[in-house]
Amino acid sequence: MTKTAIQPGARGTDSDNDTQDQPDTTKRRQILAGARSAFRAHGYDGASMEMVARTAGVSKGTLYVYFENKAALFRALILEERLDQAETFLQCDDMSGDIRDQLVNVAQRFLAKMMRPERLSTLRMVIGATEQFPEFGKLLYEAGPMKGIGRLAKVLDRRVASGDLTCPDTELAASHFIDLCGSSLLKRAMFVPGTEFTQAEIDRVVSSAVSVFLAAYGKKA
Amino acid sequence: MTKTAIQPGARGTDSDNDTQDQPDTTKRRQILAGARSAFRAHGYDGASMEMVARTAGVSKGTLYVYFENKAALFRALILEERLDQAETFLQCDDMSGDIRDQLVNVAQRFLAKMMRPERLSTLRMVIGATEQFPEFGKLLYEAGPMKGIGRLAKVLDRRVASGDLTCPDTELAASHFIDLCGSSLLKRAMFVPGTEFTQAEIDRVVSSAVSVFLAAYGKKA
Amino acid sequence: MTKTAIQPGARGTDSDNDTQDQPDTTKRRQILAGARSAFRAHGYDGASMEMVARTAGVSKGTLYVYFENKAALFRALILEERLDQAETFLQCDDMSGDIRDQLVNVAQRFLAKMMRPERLSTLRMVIGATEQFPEFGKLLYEAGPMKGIGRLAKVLDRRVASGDLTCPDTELAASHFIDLCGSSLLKRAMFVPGTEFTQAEIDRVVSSAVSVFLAAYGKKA
Amino acid sequence: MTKTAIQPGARGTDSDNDTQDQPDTTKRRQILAGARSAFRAHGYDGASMEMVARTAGVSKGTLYVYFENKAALFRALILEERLDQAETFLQCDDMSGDIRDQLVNVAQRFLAKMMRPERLSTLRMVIGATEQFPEFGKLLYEAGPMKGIGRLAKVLDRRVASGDLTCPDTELAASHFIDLCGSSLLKRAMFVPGTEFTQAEIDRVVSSAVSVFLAAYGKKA
DNA sequence: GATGAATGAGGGTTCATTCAT
DNA sequence: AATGAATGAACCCTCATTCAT
Repeated sequence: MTKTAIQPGARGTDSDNDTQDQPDTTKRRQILAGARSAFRAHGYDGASMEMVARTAGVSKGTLYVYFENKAALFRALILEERLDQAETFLQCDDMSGDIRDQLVNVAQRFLAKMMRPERLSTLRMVIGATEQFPEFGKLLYEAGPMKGIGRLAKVLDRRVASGDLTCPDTELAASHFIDLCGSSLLKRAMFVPGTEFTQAEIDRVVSSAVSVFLAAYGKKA
Repeated sequence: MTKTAIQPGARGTDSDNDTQDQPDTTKRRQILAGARSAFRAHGYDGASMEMVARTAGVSKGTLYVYFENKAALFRALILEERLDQAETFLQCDDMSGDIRDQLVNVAQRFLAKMMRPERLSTLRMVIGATEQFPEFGKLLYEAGPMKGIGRLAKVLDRRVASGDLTCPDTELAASHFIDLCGSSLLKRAMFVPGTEFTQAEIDRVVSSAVSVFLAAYGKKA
Repeated sequence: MTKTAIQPGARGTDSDNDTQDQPDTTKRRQILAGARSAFRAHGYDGASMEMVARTAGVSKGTLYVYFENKAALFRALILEERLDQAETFLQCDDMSGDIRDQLVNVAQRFLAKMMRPERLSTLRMVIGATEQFPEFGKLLYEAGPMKGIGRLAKVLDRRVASGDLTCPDTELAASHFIDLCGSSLLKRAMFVPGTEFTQAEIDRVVSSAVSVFLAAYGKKA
Repeated sequence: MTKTAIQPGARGTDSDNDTQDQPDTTKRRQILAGARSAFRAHGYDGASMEMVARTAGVSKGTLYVYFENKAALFRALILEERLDQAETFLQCDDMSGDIRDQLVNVAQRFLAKMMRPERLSTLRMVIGATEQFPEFGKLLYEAGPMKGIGRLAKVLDRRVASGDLTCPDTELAASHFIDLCGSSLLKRAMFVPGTEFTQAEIDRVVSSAVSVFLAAYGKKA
């Protein structure tokens, strides 16, 4: 009750850290890094605070200086992951030039990000904890897939406007594109950790995905 | 040599269940039901053996009469789920008649199964435990998606042979179809438990999925 | 309270078992044999009733048909061991002829019995349980060492009477003899299980023990 | 790599205890004291960690801060007992003056140590656990009886050199002396806890033991 | 009489958390 | 701010014992 776990070292926007000599976000980051590693590897319930502390290289007590409890630490980690997702999920800002090339480009970047073991681990971690922390799954879904779909939809909108695509619902089309890209790869990668795909396999999948997408939504010759 | 948790009352043959090879006792089923419920709700690490026992309506000690330890109980549960997956994932035995109608039919049945909360919980449970029990993720992947893709691919093969489809790689096409069906629904359902979709939404997604699929692989007029 | 664990199959003196077709002492013996093995190997607390049952080749429930509980089973075992001790500890009935030869003879037989691994295990088992079951240690002490000393004392009495020995207290002298026999062997054997002694070592110890004994108590030339 | 139960507050040097090489903390000692009491009273298997904790006046969890597990705690206790044994078992440094007086002196001190209830309990505890922890029995045997015999043998060597004794094998003679001292007392004390002997009894036993010893090994008049 | 299924108390151990330093 | 010692609740599992068959 008394304890409130006030974060040491003011944080918030980095801008006002200028005048502080050691804003000690360092330790907080360190802890989050340890937590990320531990939670990814063992899940929320499977990872112990001691593991987190050891991985982070701090004492167990220190964890509670920065985070009120295990759940709060997990939440902070999820919020970080959310930022990462929001930034990296389906970047497709500059869509111009030949549409097929551009789609292939987007797909390749998307899969490269998506298939990284850490990203997959994070997804497993969140999905595994979703029943206990429903908010976190939603958070990540909205920052990741949902945001990505939105971004791609806007791009598709422009292509529709320019006549490159014919598409009644660009949001759904965007969703189709993303799922076609991951088709035959993502499910396996999620369920079978350690699965590796060759670039050739990925190229084939990307190429097919784009072909299907364009067959459905492309300008009819 | 040591303790092996031999199933009590394990009978070699049970005259009236030809197709079933494992001699499940009533109590064993009861325990597995409790375990299913507990593990789905809290994950492998999050569920305690006492919760399982209470949910199953047996004493804690009884669990260990039927299963060597927690992991063995989980494994038994996964093996059951695998059977269920194998049976129900993408049933599409009788593909004849108009292809669009048939695809819609398959898609509807697939989504109906897939979107059931218990199925989603199971998937989350397995994905959450995959880092600790990699074999189980693989097991379910192969019994579920992989087997489903194979089944659908065979059906598509026939449609290709009959000229209804043009398709260089029916396995990949099957994968495409499945992912198109789940597009915009499944990810959200996985990440946001409790999400409900109206039949209208589902119909729209199915219709779009089939359209995209046929645009890509259907007989060119 | 209700349960009284009446031994099945009347027992008592074997004489009245003649008329019974299957006096079922068989199973009781079987259980005791299992218990002996299990308790020797792991001690009273270290051995579980399941181990006993498995070793005995009966079901756990059967143990409770013949013995009220674990302690009662242990007690029955101790009573058996007591009989064995009483019979075999320091047999020296026929002491005649050359005294040195006779003492060597007794000593050899004593050590042969004493150094057998099972006898040592039994002693460890009882000593280990003595703090919890003080009566049992006393029981075995009286049936073993104490009885042996008494037996030997009587023999020494005769030798004193015949002038072969000079001995103010034959009980103490008997005790001395026994301890001299075991000297340098028995303590080690008790503390270091698996210790093996060669016959040569034993011969030397016996010879020395007898020499010391006779130097102290023998007829002064 | 894994948990190692590093002693908290373990200090490399503690300025005011030169002779002590292990950095026992207060709490560690406290726990060991509790363990000693509990294990002595109930044996290794018979004593629970909760009993140990309660006896030591610490929480159960604290035990595991100082010792990796029950066996490690027991081992630490045995190592302590070993030190005690090594120090106190048959002290006989200054053997000079009349040999009979000296032997009586040594014998009295030996028995006084040996017959103390705690010492007897410790021996029972170790003997009871020897089948499970063979190393510990050996450890104590070597630090106690074996070392004592060695010490006494050296003293006897000097007496042989000075012509006070005639003795072909001083090690064996030392063993004889020790066993004669305990004769009629030690076995009973081991098997019957709570046995008390009067000083008169002890005096008589000691006197006899020395007499027998000198009759065998003393200078022949 | 003999069994094995079933139990709940208790065993050893880990854990999230607190607190004095 | 950072620690590590300390805790007690809870966890997984075992056990002596009971009871229906």
